[in-house]
Amino acid sequence: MGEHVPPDLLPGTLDLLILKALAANPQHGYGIAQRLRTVSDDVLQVGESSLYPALQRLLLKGWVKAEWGASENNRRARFYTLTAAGRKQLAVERQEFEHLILAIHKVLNAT
Amino acid sequence: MGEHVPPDLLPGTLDLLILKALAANPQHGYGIAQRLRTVSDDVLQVGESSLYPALQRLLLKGWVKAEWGASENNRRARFYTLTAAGRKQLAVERQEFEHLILAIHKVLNAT
DNA sequence: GTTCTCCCATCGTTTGTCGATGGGAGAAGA
DNA sequence: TCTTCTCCCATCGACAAACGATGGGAGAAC
Repeated sequence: MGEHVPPDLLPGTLDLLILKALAANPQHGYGIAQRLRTVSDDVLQVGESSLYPALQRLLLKGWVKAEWGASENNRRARFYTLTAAGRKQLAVERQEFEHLILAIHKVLNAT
Repeated sequence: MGEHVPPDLLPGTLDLLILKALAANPQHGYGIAQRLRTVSDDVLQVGESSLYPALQRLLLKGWVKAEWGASENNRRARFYTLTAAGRKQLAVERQEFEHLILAIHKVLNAT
């Protein structure tokens, strides 16, 4: 009955994670996924079918911009860069995230 | 365009919050919502249209059971109680949650 | 020259949250 | 008494996000 599948991701945090992954330097989609995975020690597993729609959202909102280029391996790749608005948004979402986490912890640690 | 609406809740955490709210003592739906709200200092605002479907889920999974009774104010109310399986599930979800939060923080604090 | 890894992307499904809505029933105030 | 308020139940339809499956192009490696 209770086939319990540990989640690959906390829903609602993907945009934040992507924005943060791009904060240091521009990257292509595949690179973002890998970075999130390695930095989180294999905990956060972002599938491509979650990643690309998310990138579209961010593009639409103007938080990232994209340009075609060549990856380190000389392959055709689309590089995403954080815009100024994106940088601001990153700060906002980070703040909101911590705010919620704090609230959740208050519940979890209540007697 | 970018109407940013701060979330009332971190999606995917509601079940955990409810289980925890019931851990101390059985409660009716309205009471759960209030408790979450007050304990979180008004940050977590659980609407009834999120709460009741969630309670149905938990019932179906056998993590809570429900019985009709009377509230403190002498009103007809449905009291939800954590089952043994529910208690176990609470521990599991809590663990998974912290695991994910740790991973997210690794990303957020990466250079 | 076949296979592998890199890198793109979409479609359809499922799940979760939320706004709106509706109602019953005791309590409180007019 | 009558109305309004608070408590407490619940559902429906809309919407958004995440995911599994799928498909493909193009260098690199074997």
